[in-house]
Amino acid sequence: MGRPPCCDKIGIKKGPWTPEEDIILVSYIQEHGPGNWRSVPTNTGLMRCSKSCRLRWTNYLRPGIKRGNFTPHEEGMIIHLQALLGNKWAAIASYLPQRTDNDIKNYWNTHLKKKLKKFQTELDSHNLPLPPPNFDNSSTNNYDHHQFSKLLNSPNSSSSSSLYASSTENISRLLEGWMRSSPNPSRRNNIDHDEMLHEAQKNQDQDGGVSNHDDVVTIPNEKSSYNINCESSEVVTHEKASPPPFTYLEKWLLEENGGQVEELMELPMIFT
DNA sequence: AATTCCCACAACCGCCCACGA
DNA sequence: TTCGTGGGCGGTTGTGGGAAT
Repeated sequence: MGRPPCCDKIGIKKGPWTPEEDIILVSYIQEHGPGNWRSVPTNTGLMRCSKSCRLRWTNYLRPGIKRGNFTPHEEGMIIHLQALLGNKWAAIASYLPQRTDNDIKNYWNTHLKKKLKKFQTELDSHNLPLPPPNFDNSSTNNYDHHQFSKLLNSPNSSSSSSLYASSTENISRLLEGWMRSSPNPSRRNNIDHDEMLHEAQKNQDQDGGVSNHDDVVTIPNEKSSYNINCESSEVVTHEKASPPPFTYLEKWLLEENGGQVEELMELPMIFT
């Protein structure tokens, strides 16, 4: 009855993975594809729990993972999505396919949380409200964009640059060719974006958040994009034949930064 | 130069849900 | 229908490296 245990605890190795273990794992997945993690330790001889193998693959060895500094754009996305969705790191990561949920979670906990706290203090001292996560032009009449931008541009950015040059990246690079022919490696979970956003919107309304009466939230997906009418809760799905319209977040970020895409890329860290 | 402190991040832990026997 | 497992996810911890003293 049932299945045998995923892994017995005796003899299971813990701690950092060695390059040798990485190579064994990658070679195995290259041959058999990701999945059926229970069989991985058995078939590879790795003294690791199946969960550990899966985690190692999804967080570090999987090709297409971008490492190192988060761009201001990514930062903005994370901050906004966190405000919208809460600590749903997997959901947030689905909007940043090159980043893992673990990466985003760590970045949030080590950088953004502090920045937000510091920034809130700054705002308090200037008697400025935090911009609502889903604000638009019509809802921010009392919001001083100019003063806010000045705060954002304070030149004491302390964002750390973590250079990742371990063997795992090299292994991932080796696999890139293979993954190009594989179906959708970066999307490891099926996030129901429209349901998620509906829920988030509902929660914000309940919390007395700013509503977007005329707003249509555009949620990008792999093959289609969703337009969500926040007022009617109507969801319209579009096939992605042409480049998608600006997402709500992009719109928000562009508005915040004077609508200049180029400037966006050179944006100072939002919360310093 | 040695020691302590702090920070960033990789990895583990525990819970939950879906699914199969 | 029940129970056990696999896999997913969020929270937390351990550890190594750099900064500060």
